[in-house]
Amino acid sequence: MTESDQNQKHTCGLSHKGCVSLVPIFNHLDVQQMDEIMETVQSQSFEKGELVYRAGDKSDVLTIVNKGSLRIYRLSESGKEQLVRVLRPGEFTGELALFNEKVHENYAEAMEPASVCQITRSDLQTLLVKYPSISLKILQELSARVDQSETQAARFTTESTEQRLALYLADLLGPGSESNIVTLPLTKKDLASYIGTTPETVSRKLKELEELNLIKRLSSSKIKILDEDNLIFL
Amino acid sequence: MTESDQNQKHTCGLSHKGCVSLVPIFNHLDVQQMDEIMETVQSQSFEKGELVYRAGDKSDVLTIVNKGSLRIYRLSESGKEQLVRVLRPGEFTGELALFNEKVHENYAEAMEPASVCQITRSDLQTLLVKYPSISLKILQELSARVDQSETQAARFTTESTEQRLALYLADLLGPGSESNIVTLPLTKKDLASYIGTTPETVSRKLKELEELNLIKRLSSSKIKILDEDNLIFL
DNA sequence: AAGAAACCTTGATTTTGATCAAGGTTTCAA
DNA sequence: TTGAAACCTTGATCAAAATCAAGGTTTCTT
Repeated sequence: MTESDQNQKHTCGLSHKGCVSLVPIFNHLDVQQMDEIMETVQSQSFEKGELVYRAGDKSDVLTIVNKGSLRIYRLSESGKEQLVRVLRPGEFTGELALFNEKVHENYAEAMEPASVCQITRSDLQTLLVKYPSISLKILQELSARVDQSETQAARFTTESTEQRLALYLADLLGPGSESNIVTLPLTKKDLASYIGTTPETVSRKLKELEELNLIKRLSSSKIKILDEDNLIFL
Repeated sequence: MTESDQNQKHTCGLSHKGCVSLVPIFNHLDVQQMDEIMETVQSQSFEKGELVYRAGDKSDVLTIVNKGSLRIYRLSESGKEQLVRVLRPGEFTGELALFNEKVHENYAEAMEPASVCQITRSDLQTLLVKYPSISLKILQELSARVDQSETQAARFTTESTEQRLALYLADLLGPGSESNIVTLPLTKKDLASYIGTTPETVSRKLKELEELNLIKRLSSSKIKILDEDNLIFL
């Protein structure tokens, strides 16, 4: 959690457009409509380690990642950090605060220099009424997220650490797997947090998977999947 | 998983109305609008143990609980059962399949005699366009669910089993706690599954909490919370 | 009301993965 | 470019909770 903590608001006029035309929730609209939305969108940049928001902030904006990526994490009741997900360009956050008038439960931190677009609650609500198809897109996104989060939760309780790690690698590979080489998008520490274990255990389990000839570590962040079927099965 | 497996479709005309006027996603509309929705809604009843749907079913209906309750669970990659949540009257399920043209990932089983209302994808989409406020309600519900699921997932990785049990009891009590007696809505087996442990451990941990004078077991399903603050803290 | 089935509890044992510790490596900033 | 900080790996130990086992209880069915 390196953070220099002052949210520098660089309102850089140019990237609004990219933002709107980039994201799935808007880019199905026609050009004029996107232009209209551009008007209401605020852009903001963050350095690596800066917080976009923190738990307890009350929020009335939807934040859409334009460039870079955000680490969404929470601190548990007992103070430990848990990586919830990583947001990449086109993905958004802030929906809870936005639709429920609540405060953020999560922290959002730039993992690298990042720019985001923000749209206020009232502007968004106007848009949702005017263009109901936006609602459908957001519903699609949120329902997918519910599913993803429930899948993850189910794995915590039903799979061993080794299986969770293996499934994570398999997920990275994805269904449209040309090459069978995956690049870890997280540090081992964050990966450990995401799959609910410690860095030490990740290190050991990767070694085990390698000894079982299921994977081959190419570099610190590149892993070749040798046997996807048995990796999933374990 | 006791299941007699034939979904008996009792289309019982009377309860449609209750269903529509009961649920948060519709009951903010005015009477005529609810009447219109009633037209499109199908009612269906299930005996205890019957499945409303199963993983792999492709779904094009949103299912809203009218009476009784549904156990939503999934089978993990390795075949173990995980209780995801319990749906009570007014709550709905099926959103993933509905908005994403995917198959169900979960099983939905009646925990007791239950009746549900179902609305098809196309009817719902018509309604969403006609009455955008319904979208807002569903967005509200889904975003709350994302949050809930992420909270639950974070607890699995950051809290001990004892803490998760304690937090579960505290959640049951809720903020508007008149009495400090909670009634477990689940069997110990399902409770164990929900909080990610075994029935044996639930049994032992409840005993421990009692020995710490944090709770008092009144009957098999009634528990008096003696010290909520320390229960949450642990 | 009897029997079966599922559920719950308690005990003994085992396993998994966390924690503690220390050395090695990469990354970053001055 | 050199030091500091963060990160990663491996080893040794320990603790939490799963598993195995068996008896007791409740619940459902007939």
